[in-house]
Amino acid sequence: MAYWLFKSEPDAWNWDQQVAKGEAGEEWHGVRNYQARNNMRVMVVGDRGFFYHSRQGLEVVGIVEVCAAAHPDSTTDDPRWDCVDIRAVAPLPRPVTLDAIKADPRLSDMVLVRNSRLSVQPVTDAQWQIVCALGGLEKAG
DNA sequence: GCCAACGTTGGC
DNA sequence: GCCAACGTTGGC
Repeated sequence: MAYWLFKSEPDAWNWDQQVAKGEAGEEWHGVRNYQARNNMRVMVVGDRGFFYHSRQGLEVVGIVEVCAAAHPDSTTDDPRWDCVDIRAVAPLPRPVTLDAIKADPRLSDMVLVRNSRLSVQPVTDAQWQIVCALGGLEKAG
């Protein structure tokens, strides 16, 4: 299983809205960046991801799961853009702030730190475990 | 709200 | 295919 990180400005789409979508989940539409799209194209159902609030919040707030593989983005007719569906799995007992991530030397290679502009990013197994632990999740995943 | 970093576009 | 101009993102 692979791990990812999904960024959203909470003004536009936030964790509570994601939770409200329940088991069915919701399209992660609106991505118009090739790198982010390519990341979604290689996701498989069951992959897990962090849900991160950018601009406001600046913290990882929850765990999501990919519940549909990449398909055309319903919000555009442009065939270049695909997206997956994700559903909320669980909130982090303690949200992990960007400050905390930056302060942890083990996380210095996270894409979130290295390339803050990429909206859908890969997360390594090690990074996943560390952020889950910081967030108060005993068993990751 | 500012602006640095990054990605994309388009003229050449 | 280069690169200047432009638009967007997101931390601050």
